Amino acid sequence: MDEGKSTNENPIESKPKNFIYEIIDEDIRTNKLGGRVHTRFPPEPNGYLHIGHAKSICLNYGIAEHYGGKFNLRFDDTNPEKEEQEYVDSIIEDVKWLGANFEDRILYASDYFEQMYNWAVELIKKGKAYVCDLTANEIRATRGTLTEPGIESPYRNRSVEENLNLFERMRKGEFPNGSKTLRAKIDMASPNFNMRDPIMYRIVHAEHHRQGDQWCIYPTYDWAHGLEDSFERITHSICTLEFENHRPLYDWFLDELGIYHPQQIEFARLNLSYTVMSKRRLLQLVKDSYVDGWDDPRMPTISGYRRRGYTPEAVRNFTEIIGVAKRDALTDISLLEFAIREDLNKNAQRAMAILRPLKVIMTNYPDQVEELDAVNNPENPIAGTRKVPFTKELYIERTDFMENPPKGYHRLMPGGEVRLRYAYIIKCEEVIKNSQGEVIELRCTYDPETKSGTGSSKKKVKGTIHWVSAKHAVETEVRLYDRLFSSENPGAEENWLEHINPNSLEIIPSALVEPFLKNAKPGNRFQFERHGYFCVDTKYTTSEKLVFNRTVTLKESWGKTENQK
RNA sequence: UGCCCCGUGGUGUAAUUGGCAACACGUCUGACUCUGGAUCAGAAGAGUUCAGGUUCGAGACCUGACGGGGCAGCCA
Repeated sequence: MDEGKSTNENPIESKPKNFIYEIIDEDIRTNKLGGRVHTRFPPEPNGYLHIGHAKSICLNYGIAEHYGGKFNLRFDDTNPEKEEQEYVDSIIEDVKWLGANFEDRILYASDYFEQMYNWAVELIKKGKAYVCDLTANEIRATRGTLTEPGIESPYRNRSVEENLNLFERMRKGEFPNGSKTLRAKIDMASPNFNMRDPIMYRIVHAEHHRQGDQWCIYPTYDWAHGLEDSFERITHSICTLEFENHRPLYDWFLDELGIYHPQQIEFARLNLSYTVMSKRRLLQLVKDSYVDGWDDPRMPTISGYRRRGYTPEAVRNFTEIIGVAKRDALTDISLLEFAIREDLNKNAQRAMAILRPLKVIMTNYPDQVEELDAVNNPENPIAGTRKVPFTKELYIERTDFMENPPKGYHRLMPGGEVRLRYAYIIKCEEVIKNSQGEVIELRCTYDPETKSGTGSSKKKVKGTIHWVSAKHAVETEVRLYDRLFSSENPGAEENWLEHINPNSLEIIPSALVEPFLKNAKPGNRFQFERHGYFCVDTKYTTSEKLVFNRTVTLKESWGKTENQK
């Protein structure tokens, strides 16, 4: 991942990027963890990764890279009922795409099950864990409330021998789901709920996506997570705020076991305006078909953004821009849009595309095809130029003509002039309407003295519009995306699903694009001039028809000022 | 109601660890422009939730209030 301009060569001398870097700087200075830095990204394979995960990945990998340390990808696969191989595969793909380098370290918590089991036995032997026969309801009922302590389980004081025996039989599969748990013996009166004899193992007779039916007891997250980090000798276990209250429990386990102790640091998860960011909700959008899969371009998933045309560079840069802190915040989507525009402006090939065509006939133009030169990317001269065919019959954008334009409109109008990009200045001489009174065609004249690039034009016009030659244009499908939700913070609404934006997808079945685009390949990105950035869809594009996804619009200042008038 | 965390322009983050608020996005001007884009120049916008306290000096430290978030899954 490229390190931005803000960071110096010497990691220890450079100014810390955020409070986590400060902590690590200090740890290195005091040699607290042997001066090592080893981070990890520990997703549960129960859904696709979203932009919030990207923040975590970039943070963790960025730290490893910055300090010359290592970065692990580790699946926290401790719940067979929710996890699937499909999710594992997608996560690996997404992390790689983002550019976080875990080398050969794709690790799985489930590979440590035997070790965890042994550690649990150790705790039982120390008298620090016991098998409890209470049902889920009974456990809930005896946990206490915010102000009252819990009640100790009647099974809390079983002998070590009995616990050992029972725990072994749990593993052997002698008991049905939910009939017994292994609990840590800590403190039912602790003000911290996590310390009220938390559950370490539950009985789940389910097939695990990697372990098959090897196990019928599964470690809970609270028991497993700190052990995983310890086992991998992670130095800094970076996680989100909601695990802050769990830290004392992880510390307790590690200390009772007397094993290597990573340092946990919590940061605020990303919330993005006009979208939801919980896997539970994203899953519902997918399962109930509000969207077309996890990689629907309207989804805030990494695969969704990828399909929409975002680049890994832009996503990384976005995570850099938003920073890292401990206060929860709602990040404005405009920061993400800035990141992708900045990238694509520099790198995207330009093209002309007509989304809503209006026919224009140049009455004084000969029956010929002229090959005009067009710049591929004004931000990058090396990108060169291309030829665009120009004929007397063209299509322009419907919105680039107005019969009765408001003040300040400087595109085409009756009797008005406008420049056709890379071509000539034309004048609208006649407006043709159908029987409904709708404008269906314009008759224009062109001024041969105004050809682009010749410097021969004495005329100046306010507007330049794009166009496409009628007989050369390629018909394609274009998909315009808008925000998926109309509420700024849908997750906070009473019924979040009611705030889905009904117009989040508009399909234009036959847009007309420049001929060179017919060779575009899925994933290729372009700027359609004056519209925005688009990429060739990887899912619906066929050899017959290209489908373009709009990644993001161009900034538009005309509409804004218009609204203020 | 108990415990934990947090509170800086519209948004996201900074502030050399106590020296009197900076950057980015957004917004608004103006210049330039064959993309109403980009670029360039500039502007507005917070006195740091509030009240006390410590100090020559507080956004930073202390106390209390207020506000926001998290925690009562055999989810993670």
